[in-house]
Amino acid sequence: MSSINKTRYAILGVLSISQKPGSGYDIKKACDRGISFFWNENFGHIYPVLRQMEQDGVITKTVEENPGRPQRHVYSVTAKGHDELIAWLRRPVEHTPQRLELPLKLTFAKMIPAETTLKELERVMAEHQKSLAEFRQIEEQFIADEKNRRDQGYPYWLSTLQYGIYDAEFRIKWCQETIDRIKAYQGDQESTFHVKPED
Amino acid sequence: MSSINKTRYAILGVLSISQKPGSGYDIKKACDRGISFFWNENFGHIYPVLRQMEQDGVITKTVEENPGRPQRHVYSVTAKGHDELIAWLRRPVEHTPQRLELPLKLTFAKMIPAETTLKELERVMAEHQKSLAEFRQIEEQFIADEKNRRDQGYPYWLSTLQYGIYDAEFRIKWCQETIDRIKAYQGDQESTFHVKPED
DNA sequence: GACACTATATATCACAGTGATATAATAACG
DNA sequence: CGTTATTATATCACTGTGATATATAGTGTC
Repeated sequence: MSSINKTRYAILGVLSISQKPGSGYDIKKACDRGISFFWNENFGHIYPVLRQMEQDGVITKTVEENPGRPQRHVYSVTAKGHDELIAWLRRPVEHTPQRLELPLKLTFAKMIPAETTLKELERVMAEHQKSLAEFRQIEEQFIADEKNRRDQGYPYWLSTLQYGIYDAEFRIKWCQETIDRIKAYQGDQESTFHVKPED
Repeated sequence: MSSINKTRYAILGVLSISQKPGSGYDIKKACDRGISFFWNENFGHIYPVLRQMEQDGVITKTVEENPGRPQRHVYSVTAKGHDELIAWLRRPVEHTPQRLELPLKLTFAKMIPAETTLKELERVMAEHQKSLAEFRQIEEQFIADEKNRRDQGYPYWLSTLQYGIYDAEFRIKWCQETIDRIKAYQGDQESTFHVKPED
């Protein structure tokens, strides 16, 4: 096996927590709006997995007519599906191999001018700063809503938001320190090779 | 297209930076030993990609006999391959979709007992503490070696190590705060529903 | 009004990447 | 003396990504 199918559990979770049946399209929307900063799904996987899940009896399908639009294939979680979700939630998280392109590029960065790398780090840092501002705003709105504060999921959801915030913060700090380190090293190299005429 | 083939550039980078030809096995070893905390490769992808790269003329193959063992297919980077690597290094990093299982589970965690989630968070935190200790030791050894300090890659490599350290640190902090938040919320709930007999 | 873009909705395809397994010899460990 | 690790390539089933196809309705804008 390559690894277990996580899309399956994401679908079961999204359908369960919304407490109502939904289509593949609905599931994608829910992921994009609610959890996209740490979890992403796409149609290319959702649709085939939904078909497999129906075959396995973890969800059931009903078809809704949708005048002038494609039919809606609306899925509900079965008792078997609920059990499968709970069993997955109780299992330890699996280790997933990382592939971070920026550190990989830094590993080979001495092959290109430092200026190119510095510009890229500035760009990435600005992106993280933008996300950080968004996360903080989302968190503020989330805390302000009493409906959220009364939900049993409140401390868990707050932590997922906090994860995004800490992640962005550490990356910003790292980008800045990396920029400073590269510049400092450039300075060092210069002073080694070009001895300035001193007065 | 799904996304560009990163394995291709990892291979070009590893072969280029070692300044000598290498086999698929050598490339895997180099990845595992040097960059595995932010980049992972596996044979299932390396071997077919090497074949494709040879066809594209970015690497060339020579076969070494290896008595009592399979032949070694040893690859060297061509001028075309070098150009391709430099061109990739100069391009901005691509956004890659995240899939973090722990925050996903927290999103649905109200469906299982808090105790289960707390234990899992303790386990994950301990893992990160272990990695952090390792990263710090690797960094120390790296800085201590004068050969590293003299290399043009020094500031870049130091930053990749620092990335691992900051990443582990923020996750540990986040785990602890999440544990505390869940416990605090449990306390709140109890005091709401079970009014203790007061003296 | 023409044109572009967004939303609704499902489906498929090529490709990227993972992890298990097959094969097969040597070397080291206890 | 058996087990495990190392060297070395290769393949397979599967997971997951992003582009594209198809088709209609609404919304904004020049």
